[in-house]
Order: sequence, then C-alpha cells, then structure tokens
Amino acid sequence: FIDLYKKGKIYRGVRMVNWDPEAKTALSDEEVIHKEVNSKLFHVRYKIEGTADEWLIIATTRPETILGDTAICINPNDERYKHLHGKKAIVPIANRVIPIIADEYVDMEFGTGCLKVTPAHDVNDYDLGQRHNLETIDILNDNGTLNENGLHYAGKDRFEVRKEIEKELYDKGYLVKTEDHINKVGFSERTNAVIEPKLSLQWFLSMKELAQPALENVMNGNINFHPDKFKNTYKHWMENVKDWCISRQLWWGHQIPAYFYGEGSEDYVIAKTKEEAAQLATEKAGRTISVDELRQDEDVLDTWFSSWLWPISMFNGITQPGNEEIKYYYPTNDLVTAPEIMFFWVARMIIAGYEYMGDLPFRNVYYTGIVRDKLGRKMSKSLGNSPDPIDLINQYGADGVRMGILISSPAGNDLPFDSSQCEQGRNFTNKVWNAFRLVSSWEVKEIEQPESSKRAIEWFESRFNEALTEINDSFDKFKISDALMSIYKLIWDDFCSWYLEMIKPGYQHPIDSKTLETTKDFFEKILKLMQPFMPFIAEDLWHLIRERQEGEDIVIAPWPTLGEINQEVLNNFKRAEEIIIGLRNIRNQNNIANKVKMDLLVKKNNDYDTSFDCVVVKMGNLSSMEYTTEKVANANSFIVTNNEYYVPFGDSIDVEAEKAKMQEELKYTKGFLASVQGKLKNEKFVSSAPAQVVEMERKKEADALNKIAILEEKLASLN
RNA sequence: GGGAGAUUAGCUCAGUUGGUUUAGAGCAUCUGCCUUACAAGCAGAGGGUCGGCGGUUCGAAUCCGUCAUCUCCCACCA
Repeated sequence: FIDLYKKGKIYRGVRMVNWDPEAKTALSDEEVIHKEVNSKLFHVRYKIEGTADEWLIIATTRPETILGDTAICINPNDERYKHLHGKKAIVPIANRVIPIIADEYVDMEFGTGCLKVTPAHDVNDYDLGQRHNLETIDILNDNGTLNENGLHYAGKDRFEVRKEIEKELYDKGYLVKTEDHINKVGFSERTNAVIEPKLSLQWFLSMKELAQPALENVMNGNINFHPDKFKNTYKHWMENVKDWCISRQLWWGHQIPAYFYGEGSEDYVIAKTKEEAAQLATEKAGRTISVDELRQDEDVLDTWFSSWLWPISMFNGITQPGNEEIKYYYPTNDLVTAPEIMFFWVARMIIAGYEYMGDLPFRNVYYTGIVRDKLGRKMSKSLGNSPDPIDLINQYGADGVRMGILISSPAGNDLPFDSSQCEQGRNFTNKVWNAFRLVSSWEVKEIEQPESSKRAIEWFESRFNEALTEINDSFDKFKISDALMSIYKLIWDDFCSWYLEMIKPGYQHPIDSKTLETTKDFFEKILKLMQPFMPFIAEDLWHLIRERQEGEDIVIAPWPTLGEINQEVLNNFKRAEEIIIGLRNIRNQNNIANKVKMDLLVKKNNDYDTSFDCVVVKMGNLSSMEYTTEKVANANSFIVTNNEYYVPFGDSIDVEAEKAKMQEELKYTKGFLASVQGKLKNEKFVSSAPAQVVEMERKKEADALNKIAILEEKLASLN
C-alpha cells in the first residue's frame, strides 16, 4: 500500500460504491452478484411547479428514494416533454422543488420517458448529477435504514419504507399505477444482502497501467491458460479494467496505514509506523504533530489486496527480497484454481508479479471445472446439495472417489456429479488389487521361460511406451482426464486382460523367475502412472510387491522414463489379437466351452511374421495351429488381414449361420469398396488429392477386392 | 444490452493444420458365461444422416454464412 501510494497509484475519493448494509462495508464490483428478480415498477406523478394541475409521471422500482430526488430528467429530443424544459417539479411527500433537466441518457421508450434522479443512490443518477451539477441528498444510514433526510421514515429499513411509502403515495394521490417488472438487482456475495449504491469515501488503486503487462503476457503466451478459451474472458476484463476499491469497513483484515491529523480531506499521511507518520505529518502540516494526535484509518484492505501477493509473500519475497527461497521458487510452474476467481485472484497475482518481481508468477494456470449436482446446480454449503465426502469414501474408498471424479473432469468443463463415477473408481481399484493378488500368488521355479511369455514381455514393453507417450502428451497439454483414461485402459485392458493372461501359468503350475521379475517391473511402472490419481493403493502395493528401504516410497519415486517402441511387435500382436478374438467368436457362436481345445488351420495368402503364434495357441486354447495351402471344408472360419483361418468342427457346424455371417461381411466390404471406388473414379480427386492419399485409397481398393474374392470363394465352397 | 464458448452414441467426452477403412473411447444397455486373480468379473454385441439449413471443395464432424438451443463472463436501463 505504501509503495503503491508513493508511486501515485493509490488515491482516496468520493465514489459511488457497492454498499453492503448488512456487513456495513463497501464491496468491489466482483463481489456483487446480479440476479433477476420480480419487482414492481411504480408510476408516480410529480406536480409541475407553478401550475394548478399539471403533472409529469416517472417510473421507479425504488419509490423510497423519492426522498433523495434532486432532479427529473427527460430526453431533450422527446417531443412530449419539450414544454417542460427549464421548468421545475415538486417532489411528492418531501415537497421539495427540483429542476427538470434534459439528458440523452434517458431512454424515451422505457417507462414514461421521465426519470427521477437520485444522485446519492444510483450510479447513473450520480453521473447525471455530476454532469448537471445537482445537489446530492443521501437518505440512507450505513445499515440500510433511512436517515433524517427520510423525514418521518427515519430509522426504518429501506424495504419497510418501500411498502409504507407505496401506501402513502397512493393515499395522497401520487401513485398512478404499479406494474410487474423483472429487473436485475445486485446482491452481496458475502451476506446476500441487496446492495445499495452509496456515495462513500474510499481508497482506490488505479489499474489501467498496472494491468498492462499482465494483459500482454497472457495474450502473448508467456503465461498459458488451460483451457485457453479463458484468455478471451481475461482479455475482455483486462482491457476494460476499472479502478479497484481496496478499502473495506470490516473488523478483520490489514488496517490501512493512513494516519489522519485533521479534518481536511488532505490531512493525512501514509506511513509504516505511527512514529514515522507523526514525522511526515509534522512536515506536511507545517506544525508539530504528536503520535497521540494521529488517528489511523479504521478501514482495512480488501483480502485480495494481500492475496495477490501470495506467490511472492509465500517465500517472504516482500519482506526479504532476493532470499534463497524466493529465488528458487519464483516463478513457479502451475497454478490450479477455479475460473470464478480469475479476476479476484489470478489476474491480480499476475499484476503483482510484474509489479514486484518484474516477472510472471507462474507459467500455467489450470482452471478446474465446477462440480454440479444432477440438476446442474453448483454444489454449495448453503444449498446442502453436496454429498458427504466421508460417506463417499466409506462407500467407494478414497482412491475410488478421486479416480471417479478425475476421469470425467476435463479442464474448464463442469462436472455433473454422479456417484456411478466413483463406482467405476472403486471397481478399478479392486481390479488392480486383484491383479496384484494374482502376481503375488505364483510360485517361482527355475524353469525355462516359455516362448509366449517372451513375446508377451516384448509386446508389453512397446505397448507401455506407446501408452506412456500418449500419457505424457496429455499431461503436457493439461488434459488430466485423458491421461487418466489412457492409464485406465493400459492397466485394465493391456496389462490385466492381455499381458497377465498371456504369461499366466496353468493352474498350480510355477512361473519362471525371469517372467515374474519382469512382471513385477511392469507392475511397478504402472503403479507409478496410477500414483497421482490413486495414491493410497499405489503406495500400498509398491511396498507389498517388493522389499523397500526406509523412505523408499512411490510418492517420491521418479516418473517412468520413455523406452523404445517396436512398431513391428505391436503390429504382430495386433494380428494375434484379432485371431484370438476370431477364435473366441467361434466359441461363443457354437457354444464351445473354453476348456475344450480346438484346432486351427491357416491358409496364408500373404507372408507375415508368425512369432506370436505361440500366443495364439495359448490364449485360444488350441491343440494345434497348422498352415495349409488347401481350402478347408466343414469348418468355422474368419479372415484377418486377408489370411484365412479355419476351425474344423466336424458335423456340428451350422452351415447356414456360417453363410449368413459371411454374407454380412461381404455386404459391408462391397459397400466399402463402392465408396472407395467412387473416390477413385472421380478424376478431380485423383488429380487434386495428395499422392499419398490417392495411394492409400488404391491400397484400400486392392485389399477390399482381395477380401471379396476370398469371401466369394468360401461361400461357393459351402454350397 | 455487449462479449466469449459450446452443440458428436442414453450419459460424460476425444477427434491434432479438411483426406489411414462407412466417425472413436469410457460408463450405461443387451447377449452368453460363477472359465481356479477379479460376477465390483470375463467374452461378445448393438447404438450416432457429428443441432437445422445453405455454401466453399475432388473431398467437411473439421472451413464460411445463417437459424435454433445451451453455458459462461461483463454491464447502470429507471
């Protein structure tokens, strides 16, 4: 405050402020919430001075302010009232004579086109008062009751007066009519009291210059907002920033270091201590002023006036500039906060950062969504619509609740809360726990590592790194829920459903130590990925899966480093996966139990790496997998990458079902072919599209043609 | 009143500068399974003329216009 005052950025002035009559304090514009309310529009007639029975009618929503009227305003272009220019009117009840002024501010269409002007209690009226040199009559006390200017209503609350004055105006013939009207009324964010615009002596901070670097450095990307759509909102506000009313009439807060020594509006000094103030006051006043003579301003500073220093004062950067901690921690990386305090806090921290550190306070601002209930209402203490977190934790576990909320809350988007999300979180926690139980149940023996386990390890290594690339990228982009989704799928689908099934020894069979140790390595890696989202189970399993030294905790373990991705291995697995799914479908369709072993015959139409065949044999529970060049009759079949797979099943095969299935596939492939050929037949496509794209379409066409040939041949063989 | 953003499967959302199958995921739904880690589970399946209309282009969920609906921010309409 002292520094900014010395820089000439803080001033004291009479301004229209938002007055909260309940808390008896001024509020900043940001602390006032405008709501639509049903109210009444009162049409009241004022007598024209010097006439017997000539009146004009104004419309107002706040009839009690009539007692503070100091003018009537009409639009200078309004033909209806031209004859009133320069005349005067008499205020009902108060019987004061006030001028009739003309100003283009008045909307001729609204109400009667006549506006009563109460400069003390309305911002627009205040501006009109300034322009037309009007008298200001304040009718309100600090607590919202009327003062002596309210005549016989003095001491009564403004809303009570509104009711009573309506009756008096009616009884005395001033009230012409009332009509229903919806208007916006300001409410205090703190007390929910109706805000009264009030003239008051307050401290202000000029914002225009201070805001400049804060605006520029967000717009040019030195500070990033996530999601960046909030830049627009920020820009709009910063470009239209108004001076900040920083004084508050509360009992709590930092007291303003202003010391008064006289009654004049300039009889004050700003100082760090009373002693210093006395010295400054003596100089300013030109006479000796003692400490006892000084009165410190009773107002305190807006809480945000200290909060805006948070990134700096956290490390004593204001009181001990350049200390080790502030040097190390400033600027920091990321601020996580709610979009609703973008102006209260974020914008002002950025302003203070440039003003006091000459640098940004943080590089990224992550705006979280707002949790809403099923009706879309914000969760709040006053509505009582938020679930008890302890109940949720008891029901789903702390990790389950965290995971459930995090998985569906993309940055900046609201989250309609539904406990089914926590259920998903609980199920996931359970899944991981069971995976651990499986891995820890195996007996190790020095046996040879099965070929299929070698393949599985090879594949999962690449798959893990592929997923890690995605996850890291999501984190870099602050797409937290996307990162979690990738982790969820990596663990549930890839690790549990595929990898563990691939290496799982037969019932009561031991596992080789090489596979087990590598599996534990993998498990540790996925625990690290889980940790930010599900810290409790991650830490627990981390300590259970391997012996740990004291303090060797996952919370401080390094994030996994990115290893190589072998695309060929991923492709080979992909093919094996499709074959296994084909086999499962055959089991499903023919009611073949998993225990029953099947034989697989493959007619290879193109050459491919068969290293994953051992995996197919294991996962498909095959008794054999053999290659043939012959067509296979009496068999269920499917096609993967234009190779034919047959499971002979004697007489039990349902030929009609098999045909129907193939016809379905044929129909789809033909439709697909038609769309591809449609493109290729279009000369303009072939000539304008990039060669690569055309090439791709040609390959699609060839593949489709191939597949159609195979399917037709197979269908023919079934007849 | 001014500004910004959004609208893709029942729900919550992805979809990178227009071109890799006739648009994806999770949840939910449906079908079949209590198969020795997990029924809080396993294996499958269905589901969308990408808000409407028009335009640009060989090609549009993606670019432009317009209308509709929703959300947020700002604002003093008595």
